[in-house]
Amino acid sequence: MTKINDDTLRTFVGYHLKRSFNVIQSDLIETLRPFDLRMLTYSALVLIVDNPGLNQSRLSQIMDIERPNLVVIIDELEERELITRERVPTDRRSYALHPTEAGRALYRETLDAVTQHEAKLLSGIAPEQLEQMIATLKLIETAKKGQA
Amino acid sequence: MTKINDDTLRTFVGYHLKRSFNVIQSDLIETLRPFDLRMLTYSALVLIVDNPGLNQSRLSQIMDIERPNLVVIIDELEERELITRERVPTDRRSYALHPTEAGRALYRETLDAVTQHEAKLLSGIAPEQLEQMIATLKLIETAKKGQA
DNA sequence: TAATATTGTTATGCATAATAACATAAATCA
DNA sequence: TGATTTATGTTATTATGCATAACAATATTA
Repeated sequence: MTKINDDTLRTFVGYHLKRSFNVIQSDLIETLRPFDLRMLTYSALVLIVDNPGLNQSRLSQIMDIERPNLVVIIDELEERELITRERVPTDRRSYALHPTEAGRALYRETLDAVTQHEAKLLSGIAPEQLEQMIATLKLIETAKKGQA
Repeated sequence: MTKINDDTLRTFVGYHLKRSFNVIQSDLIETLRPFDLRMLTYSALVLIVDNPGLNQSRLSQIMDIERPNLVVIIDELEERELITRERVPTDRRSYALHPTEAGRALYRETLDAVTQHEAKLLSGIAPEQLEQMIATLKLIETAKKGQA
């Protein structure tokens, strides 16, 4: 039962990020399970409700995934009749994505659940401390571009 | 070219964590590519060098992965002669994992490379700010246990 | 008009992660 | 002690996330 030494890995910011993200991710997966949504289908649904009419190309960009990987996600949401694909008259290559009424209803339900679960998970941490962390995370998010 | 609204997702700490982790992860993958190491094989190598003699069960625990998933990682490190599996006389079920000299050499090389790459990526952020973030990340890491 | 770029798609592969089932060995308990 | 339970490492299988190549249809541009 000797304690394992991970001091070396602890010198990396990425290690801390990964370990803490795993905790939140596990919680989120459990939260979404009753709604039969995965992280990516959930993210896609939220973004489509909040940005009705956007196309898959734009959506893959904001979601930071490759277009091919988005296809199956959209397929699934469409098959469950949570969203629709509509041909755009001005550019017949692309589809405009719109939520259905069922999609908007599921959005509201899940948003409540996810918000409450995360709030509960993080209830032991001061809001200001979380805000400060988010500010730093945003810097990291844009570090690649900002860097030499 | 209308800007996409992700304000809803931005209300979640997990969303920020994921996006910033993606940036660090991409950088790490590129850093490790010349050494023909993946994130998990790298983490395992570091932990074995720092904790020589530990077994796979303990290693899978600290790495937060299931034992079956660790087997292939250890297989790969052993096949590349970076570590050895040695039967433990006092418990013949388990293997004691030890780094080889080649393993320790690769450890030193990669540690340098990874450290420098991360430092460069995060060079625009104040060290105290990163330290503060890490403190918060540690709280999140243990939130599951700490929570009601 | 001809060459080039974009959008969505299919096919494919790699990496990460979870579960069930099992052989071997150790620990427990009754 | 013998029977039951537990722990370790393994195989097989599956789901998920993420990347690239190649393509048809359509738009853009040179």
